[in-house]
Amino acid sequence: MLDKKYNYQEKEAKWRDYWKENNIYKFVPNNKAVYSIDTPPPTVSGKIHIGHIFSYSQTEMIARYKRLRGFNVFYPFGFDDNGLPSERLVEKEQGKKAHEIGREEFSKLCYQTTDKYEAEFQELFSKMGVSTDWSIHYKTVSPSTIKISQASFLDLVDKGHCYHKESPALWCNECLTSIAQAELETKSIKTTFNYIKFKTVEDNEEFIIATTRPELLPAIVCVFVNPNDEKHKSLIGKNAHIPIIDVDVPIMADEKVALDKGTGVVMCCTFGDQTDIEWWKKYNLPLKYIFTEDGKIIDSVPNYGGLKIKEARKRIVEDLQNGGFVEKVEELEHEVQTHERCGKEVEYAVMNQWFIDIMSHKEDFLKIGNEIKWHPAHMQNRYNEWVENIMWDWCISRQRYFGVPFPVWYCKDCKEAIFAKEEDLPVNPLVDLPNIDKCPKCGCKEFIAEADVMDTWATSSVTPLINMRYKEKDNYEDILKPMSLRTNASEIIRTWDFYTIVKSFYHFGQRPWDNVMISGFVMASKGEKISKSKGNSKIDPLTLINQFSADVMRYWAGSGRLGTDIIYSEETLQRGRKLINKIWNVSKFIEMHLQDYEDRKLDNYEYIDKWILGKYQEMEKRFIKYMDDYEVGLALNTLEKFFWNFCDNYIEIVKHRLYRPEEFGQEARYSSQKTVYTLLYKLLQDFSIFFPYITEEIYQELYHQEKSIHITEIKPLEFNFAEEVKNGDLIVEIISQARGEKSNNNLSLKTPIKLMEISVDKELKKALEASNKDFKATLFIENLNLNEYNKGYKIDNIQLDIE
RNA sequence: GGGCGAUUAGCUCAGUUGGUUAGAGCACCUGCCUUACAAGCAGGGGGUCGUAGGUUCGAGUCCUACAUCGCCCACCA
Repeated sequence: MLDKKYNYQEKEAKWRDYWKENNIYKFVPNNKAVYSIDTPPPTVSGKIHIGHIFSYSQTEMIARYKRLRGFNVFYPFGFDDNGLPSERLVEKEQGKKAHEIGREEFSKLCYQTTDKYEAEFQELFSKMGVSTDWSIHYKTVSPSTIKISQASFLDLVDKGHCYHKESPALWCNECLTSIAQAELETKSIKTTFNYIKFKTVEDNEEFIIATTRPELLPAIVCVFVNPNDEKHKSLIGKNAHIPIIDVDVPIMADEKVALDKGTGVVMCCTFGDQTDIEWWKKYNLPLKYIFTEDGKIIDSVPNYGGLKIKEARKRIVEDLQNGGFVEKVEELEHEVQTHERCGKEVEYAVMNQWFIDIMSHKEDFLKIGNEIKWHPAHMQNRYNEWVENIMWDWCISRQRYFGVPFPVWYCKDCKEAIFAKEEDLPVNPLVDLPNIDKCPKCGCKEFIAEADVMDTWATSSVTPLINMRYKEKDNYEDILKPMSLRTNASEIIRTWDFYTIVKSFYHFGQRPWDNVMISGFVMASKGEKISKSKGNSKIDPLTLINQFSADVMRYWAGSGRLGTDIIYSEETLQRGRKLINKIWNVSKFIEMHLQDYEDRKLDNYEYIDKWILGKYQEMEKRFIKYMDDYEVGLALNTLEKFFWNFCDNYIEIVKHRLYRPEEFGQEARYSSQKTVYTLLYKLLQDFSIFFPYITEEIYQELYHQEKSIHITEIKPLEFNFAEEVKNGDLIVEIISQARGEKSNNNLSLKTPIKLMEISVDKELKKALEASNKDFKATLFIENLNLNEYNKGYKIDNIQLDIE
C-alpha cells in the first residue's frame, strides 16, 4: 500500500538508484526507431544555476516522451570543459596564471578542477531526474574527443574549407588570444568624444576630426572624407598633418564615410575597427600597428611607447589640450565590442591564424537552416539574420593552453604545414613528432610545433560527431546522421547551432539534426535577467530540490511556452507541490478501491465512466499534439487541467459507487474500477514525463508490469464517447450549480436536497436517466424531477433540507 | 538604428485556424472536518486584454504606428 504521506527525499533517492542499477535509460541499439538528442554540454564554469535546470529539464521531458512513444532514445550528456572558460575558472580559483606555471602544470590543474565540477554537475542533473545514459557521456577535452576534433579539422583541411593565414583577427589583450566574431558581446560604456583640430600640409586649412579613440593618433595612415561632401571637398588629394605626432598622411575620398557622423571626416588606422580593415585592404594602405599583445603601446612610438592603452589615451588628450588642438570634448555613451569571457574591449591583431571558410558558403548554410524544423518556428529568423550578416571567416585558433591542439607542425625552413596522419590521432605536436622524417617540400628535417589550441566552439560544434563516434570502428554514423533533435537557448543559435551546421555541411553535406528546440531564459522578475552581476542568482538549484523535490522543480521548469522567458516564481513551485500531492492522494484512493480488482473485458461502461474516458481521450489528442510540437509546457497545462477535473468531479461522483456496491451493483462498481484503473495508469504515464519519481513510486505499487513506468508505451485510447462527453459536461455544470446553492447557504455539501427539479432537453434527459444513481448520490438528492425543455437545461427548483 | 519576441486579474501564466457573458493557480473574501487529500473541498469578488488607429457583421486573436521590456545584431568618424 502507498504510504500515507509521500516522502520525496527518501523516494527520489531510492528510484534514482533503482534506475541506475537496472540501466533503465541505457541506450542499446535494437530494431526500434532511434530518437537522438544532441543536448548542450554545459560549460564547466563553476555553478549550475536555475537557468540550466529550466532548459535541461525541458529537453529531458522530450526524451521521456519519445521513450514512451516507443522510440529507442539516444540521449547522451556532455561537459564542455575545454578551453578558455576552464582556464579562467582555474586562474580565479587557484590564483595561478598559465604563463606563470607552465602549460603542463596548468593543464593538470584544469583537468582536476573540471573533473571536480563535472562530478557535481552530474550529481545535480541526476537528482533532477535527467534520464540520460551516463555511460555514453563525454567531455570536450578527453583523448577521444580530441581525436574527433582533430579528425574534423583534418577533414576540413583536406576538403579545402580550412586555411592558415596571416590576417587581421579580433584580439583580446586580457586573455591574450584571438577570438571569433561570435564571442563578442556588446557593452555600453561612457566615454568622451574628442574633436581634434587637424591642418592640411599644403595650405594650413583647418578641419576637425571627432574620435573616441585619440590614442590611435599614432596609428593613422590615412584620412577619409565622403566624395560628395561639399564642406570638405577641398581636402581631397591633400595631406593631413597629425597634431603632436607630427606625421603627414594622405586625405582620400570614400563612399563609406557617413556625412552625418562626427564631423564627416574620419581617421583611418590599422586597426581601429572593421571599416579600417576594409580600407586597409581596398587602398593597400601601409600597416601601422601600435598595440602590443597585452594592450600597451609599442615601444617604437615616441612619447607614448610602453603605456597602457587607457593611459596613452589620457596622456594624448592632455597633450592635445596643452597644444590647443582640442576644439571640444563631449560626453558620449556608446556600445563597444567586448570579449564575452572577460568583458574587456577587443582590438585587432595581425597574426597567423587558422580559419574555417564561412563566407563562400553562406547560401548553403541558409539552405540547411531551412531543412531544419525550428521550434518555435520564429527562432529560425535569428539564425538567418546571423548567417546573412556574418562578415568574417571563422577564426578557430586560440593562443591559449587548455584545449584541443592543432595536429600540425611547420617546416623550420620553408614553413610548410605538416599535418598529422589520421591514424596517429590524437596528437600533441608539442610532445609528438610528425610521422615523416623530412619536409616533403624542401627536405628540411626540423619542425616547429603549432602551439595554438582550438577555439572551444571548434570542438563543441562536433558534438554530433562525438555522439556518432566519428570514424571509430564501432560507430553510430548510420543512425545519427542526422540526429533527431538539438536543444539550446536562443543566445547560442549564432554559435553552437551555426557552427555545428557549418561542420555538418562540410563533413557530410547535410543537416546535423531534423529539429531544433529553443528554450527561453529565466528572469528574476519582469524585465530583469538573472545574472551574477545583479546578485539575483542566489536561488540555488540544490537548495530548491531539497526544499521542494525534483518533481516540483520540474513542474516549474516544464511550465510556460517554448522559447519564451520564464520568471522564477515560488508560487509556481507551490502549485506544483499541490499537484503532486493530489496525484499521491488520488492514487491512494484508487489503490484502496482496487484491492479486489482483476482486469477483464467490459462490454458496457456506466454513463459517467464513458464521459471521463471520452474526456481523457480528447485531452490525450491535444497532449500528444503539443508534445509532438515540443510544447512541453502547454502539454502539461492540458494534462493538469484534465487531472483536476478528474479528481474534483469524476472521483467525487463515482466514489459512492465504489464504496457501496450493495446499492449500485457489482457491475456498476466494476465499471468504475476499470475506469480508474485505466485512467490512473494513463495519467501516470503522462505525468511521468514531468514527475519521474512519484509516478514511478505509484506505478511500482499499483501496476508494475514493466521494470519501470519509464519504459512503458503510451497507447492512445480509441473510444467513441462524443455524446457522453457533451452531456457529461452539462451534468457536471448542473452539479456545480447545486453545490453553489449549498455553499451560498453556508451549508455542508452533504446537506440533502429534498427535491430537485430540472428542465432538460431530450438528450440530456437520456443522459441524466442513465447516470441517475450517480447524479443523485453526488448531490444527496432525495427526489429528482426531470421536466421537458427544448434546448439545454434550466434548474427550476432546489429544495434543501434545512433543519 | 535593424531583426525577432513579449505586453491579458494585485502576482505567475493559458487563450488552437478571429465567433456568445475573456480562463487557471496564487493572493483576497464567504462557507464546509465531506469514509484519498484542511498541503483539502465548494462558492465569490476582481480584467476598457500596453496605447492609438484600421480591416471585419464580429478583434485578446489580423494589419499599421507608437510605448515599455527581453534576446540577438549593427553602430567605436
